[in-house]
Amino acid sequence: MQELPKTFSPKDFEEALYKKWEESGSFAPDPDPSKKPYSIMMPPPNATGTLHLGHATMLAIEDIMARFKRMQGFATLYLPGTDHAAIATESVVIKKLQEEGMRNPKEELGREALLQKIRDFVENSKNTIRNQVRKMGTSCDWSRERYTFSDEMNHAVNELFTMMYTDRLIYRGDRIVNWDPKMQTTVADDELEYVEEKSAFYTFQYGPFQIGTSRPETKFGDKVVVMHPNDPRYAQYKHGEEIGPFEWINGPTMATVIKDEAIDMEFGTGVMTITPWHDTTDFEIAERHKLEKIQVIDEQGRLLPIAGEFAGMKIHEARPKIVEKLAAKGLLLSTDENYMHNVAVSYRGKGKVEPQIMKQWFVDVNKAVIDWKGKQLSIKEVLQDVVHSGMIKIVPDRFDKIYFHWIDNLRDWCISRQIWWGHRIPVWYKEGEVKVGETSPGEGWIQDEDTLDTWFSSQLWTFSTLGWPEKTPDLMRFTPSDVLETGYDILFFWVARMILGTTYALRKSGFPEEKSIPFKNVYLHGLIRDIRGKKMSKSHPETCIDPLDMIEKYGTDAIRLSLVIGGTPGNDMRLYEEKIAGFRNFVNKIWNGARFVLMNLDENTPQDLDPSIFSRADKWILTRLNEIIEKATTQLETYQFSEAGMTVYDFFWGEYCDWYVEMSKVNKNPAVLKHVLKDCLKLLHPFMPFVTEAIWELTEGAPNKMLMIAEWPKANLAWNFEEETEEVQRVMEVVSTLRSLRAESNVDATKKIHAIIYAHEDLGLLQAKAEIIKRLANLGELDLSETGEKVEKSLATFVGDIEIFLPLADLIDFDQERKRVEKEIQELEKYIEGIERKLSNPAFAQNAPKEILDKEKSKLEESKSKLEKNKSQLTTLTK
RNA sequence: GGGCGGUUAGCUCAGCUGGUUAGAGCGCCACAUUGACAUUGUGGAGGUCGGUGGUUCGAGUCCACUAUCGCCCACCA
Repeated sequence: MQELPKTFSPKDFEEALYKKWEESGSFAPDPDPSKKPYSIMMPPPNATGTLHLGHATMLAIEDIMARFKRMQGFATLYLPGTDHAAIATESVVIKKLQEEGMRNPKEELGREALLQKIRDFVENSKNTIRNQVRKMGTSCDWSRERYTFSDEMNHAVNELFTMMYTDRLIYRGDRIVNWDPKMQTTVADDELEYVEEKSAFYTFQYGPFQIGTSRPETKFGDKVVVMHPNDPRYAQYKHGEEIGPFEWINGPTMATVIKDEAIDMEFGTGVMTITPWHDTTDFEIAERHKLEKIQVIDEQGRLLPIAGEFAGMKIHEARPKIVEKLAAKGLLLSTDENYMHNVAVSYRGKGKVEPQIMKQWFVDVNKAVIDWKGKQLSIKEVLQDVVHSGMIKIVPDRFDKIYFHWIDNLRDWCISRQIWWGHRIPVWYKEGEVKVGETSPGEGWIQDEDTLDTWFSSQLWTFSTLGWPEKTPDLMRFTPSDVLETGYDILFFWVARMILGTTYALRKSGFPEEKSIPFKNVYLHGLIRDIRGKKMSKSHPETCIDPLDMIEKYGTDAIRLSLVIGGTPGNDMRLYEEKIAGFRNFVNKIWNGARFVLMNLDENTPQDLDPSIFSRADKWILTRLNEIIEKATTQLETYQFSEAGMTVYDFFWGEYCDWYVEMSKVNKNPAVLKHVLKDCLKLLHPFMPFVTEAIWELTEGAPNKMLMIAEWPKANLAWNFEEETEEVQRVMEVVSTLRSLRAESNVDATKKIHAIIYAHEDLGLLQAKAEIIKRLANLGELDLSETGEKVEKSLATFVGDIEIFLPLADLIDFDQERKRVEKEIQELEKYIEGIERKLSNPAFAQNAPKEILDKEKSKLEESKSKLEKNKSQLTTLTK
């Protein structure tokens, strides 16, 4: 037997083991059609990114599920991929080119050359993230790796676009959109972030009204004044009434009175003017009343000719001058310099967003075109139905509400983007004619310049990766996927959109409803925060944790555990280095537990367990193992990853190592020792694949029987020894008591008294014995250092060879003991009375589920027998 | 304004449909240690589960109110 190092060094194993797994081909699903399929589609990280803790968490949880299911015998597909991340990638590359000295890369390079630059960049950096995903031990099928901007994906995107266009679900229209002047593109509602900003808030005299604004530069085109229909202050003004002329920025103007309930009477003066071209609310008011919409600011953020002398100026330049002019005219009533309000910025580019009306492509979310459960439903209605009907379950379920609320507020989805990096809109124009299709319809046709929102392609992720629109064997086998695991922060961005795109596309492709969903379950993990509860940020390097550094320092298994244990779905979790170090210690504990077992194995160790030679300790640990297997399996199946991990962790460290292995030093059964270790390795493998596989290799040796594809353990019902288990646990309690006494007392070593624990079936007396020993110690009559050892030995051999002496009457305060037992009896009687009352309640007896009823009954029985024991103990004590 | 979550040991967090004495890791204190493991072992200290009230035989768990921190959505003229 080779000498194994005392500490487990992850670096010596991880790379080689991963290579071995990957080369074995077992990351790919078993092609055997009789095997039940199980599939997880990895949310694709950005092709240009590096692995952060969000990815690491995602990969850890997904890999636990994949490995668990694979060991359970499912044909498990865990499909990896990367995302082209349209706007994020384009802005990164442009920024890089600018840093290299290019002033305006888009102008200087032109479309094709810039795209080539981005393509090269992506190709180059894709490998980084790929290797980092491997470093996490992720057991995904690299032979099926996909990319959201591959030719196949492009084909799927075009197909979907064409289908939706044909159904008139996609339309082109003038709508207000979020325009990012910095990136020169539209941004989706969900991609906006709001940052608080302090700016001046002005109140101007506008005809007979006072209006407030923080944006005077938009006010040129305002010819409408709006107030709430119920506002008594303005009851004298009639809806549609013309006011004016009166003096305004560039001379006299007229205004129309509009009454609309969107106005908040409490805010400011309760009156406002509207700028429909540059404000979403204003746009909606204008739509409702069919008002004229005038553009004031152009796409570069400059004022248009309507601004007169201010035309051509940038917003920040024009604003003070306009205020100055109005002040000179005496129309500025007040200025609040400390007005706090939220400014919309692009989630990606961080540029300030300027609402604009532009010609864009939209997806209609209200048009009923999907054939669903015998009705024609709209996208919105299908989105609601799949979650409402339970076809898709969200874990934790409180996110249902948030999801439904989002749908209620969902407006038509603007899918066109004015950037170059992305799926180009498959629409062609010629002399006012429009055609939709993947390739040019012929001579003279010009393709739409815009590209599609990145989420338009990623919504197809779960099924286009399997070959759609072709009906490939993979598509037929693995759709819908079993679970989508992701952070709750992209529930709207992506999860909801996937449901949207998938239900539509697959239903239209002839799939039945239950197969036309992207996934059956959604598991949402929380965000990882630093020790202070703040978002991890590179500006705080002292608390910011890089998963790759941690892998380097503590090993992948440790970081995986630290990201999973202590976390609950949908809740954020704090991470700090000490926690990772703690799990590194557990990894090492397993290594050393295994080392001990290996030292105790030899060629004579039988392969099979022989129940006829089971000691009580063997029976105990096997019974406990059964319980742990069942508990951990259930917890894994119900997405309680943290609990499942803790279950096995506690068992392995607290019971197997601390007690069973210790007992084995006195009296061992190597076959059982090995058996329990092997099952623990299996149970722990999904959480910590490397150390478990490394040990498996050492214990099993055979190169073809990897732990990764070993069969998930099952409880062996023939080995449930409840009585022995209870007994062992009682003795463990006594030993603990002894240990504590040994630590507490300073008994003179010369006074040696052998404590005696006599074999008696009665539980109450056994506990009383511990008490006796305690009192002996207090009287200085007992050398606990010796006694403790003896008891431990007795536990180990379980022969009950400890001697006893019995000056009971001298040592026990019978009165006090009697009082204690009497009190216990009283409590038990009260408890039993309670259960009986509950059971005799007809409402409870009729309505409660059978399991609950049985549970209550067994509790009742248990308490009754306990009561009996206490009563007999009481009579003993009374004698 | 609407919604959601957190509040449990010094710190970070578990605690599944209510059930005996509320748990873990880290930290702290004491002791141990030559053969699995100091990345260790044993023992200990430390909690009126944010507050008030209610339902119940029984509440960390359910209900109402409340305090406080955080998040999401909408609005911000």
